[in-house]
Amino acid sequence: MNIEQAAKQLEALGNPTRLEVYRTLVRAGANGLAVSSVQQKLGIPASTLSHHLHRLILTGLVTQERQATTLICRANYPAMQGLVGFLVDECCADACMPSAADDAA
Amino acid sequence: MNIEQAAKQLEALGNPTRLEVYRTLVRAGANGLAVSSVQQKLGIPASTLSHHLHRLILTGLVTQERQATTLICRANYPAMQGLVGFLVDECCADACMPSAADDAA
DNA sequence: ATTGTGTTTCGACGATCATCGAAATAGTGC
DNA sequence: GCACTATTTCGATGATCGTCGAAACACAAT
Repeated sequence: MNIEQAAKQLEALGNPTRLEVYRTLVRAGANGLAVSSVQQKLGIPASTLSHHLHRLILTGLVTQERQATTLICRANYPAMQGLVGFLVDECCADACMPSAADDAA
Repeated sequence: MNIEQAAKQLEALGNPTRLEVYRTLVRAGANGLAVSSVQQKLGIPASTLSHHLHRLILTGLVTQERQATTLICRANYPAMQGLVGFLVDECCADACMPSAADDAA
C-alpha cells in the first residue's frame, strides 16, 4: 500500500454520503446488496448513488457482480483491512506505544 | 465518533500532501515537529503547508503548541485511534468474521 | 420487437479545493 | 521602537467535486 493509493481510498471514504454507502455495504455482509436496495435504504437519487458507487469501485473498496438485471455490490474487506493496516502501520507502529516513542532528546 | 466527524477526518487524510504531512508528524513521535522542519522535510511552500496543517488541526488530527517563535505540531494519536476504531467498528465488527455476518435472509 | 425494470451516462450547476506568491502578523531580542 | 525570523492570511487561478433530472443503456420476459 503506497501513500498515493491510501490517500485515494481515504478520499473516497471522506464524503458523508459515500461513507454511509460504504458502511451500508459492509454491514450487509458477504451477501452484498443490490444498488436499488442501497438506494431505498439511504434515499438518495439513483444517479447520485451510481456516481458515488463508481468512485468506491475505482479505489477498490467496493466490487460489483451482475445477477440478472440487478447489480450486487459488496464491500471489499481486504481493501479495507489494507487501508486500516496502512494507517496503523504508518501512523501508530512506533507512536501509539508511548514507551517506544520517546527516545530522542 | 459519528459518521460526519469520521468523514471529515477521512477527507482530511484523503489528500496526498496532507497525508504525507500527517505521516511525517506521526513518525516524529511525541516530540512533534516545527512547521519549518516539516516544510524542509517535504519541500512544499510555507503557505501551502500552513493551509493543509490548518485543515488537519480543524479535524482534530493535529495539535499545535508554541515554543518561542516556532510552532510545534504533533499528531493527535487518540484522534487517529478513534478514527481507526470507527472504521474497524462500523465496518469490520460484524463483517470480517464471516460466521457472524450472514444471519438475515 | 416491445415492454418493463434496474442502472449508468450525460450535461449542467454552484460549491469547494489545491496551489502559490505577496503581504500581514506573532513573537523574540536588542 | 526596530529588526529579524517563523508562520499565517489574503487573493487569485484552475481543477475537482457533489448533486440532480433527463436520457440512454443492459438485461429479461413476453
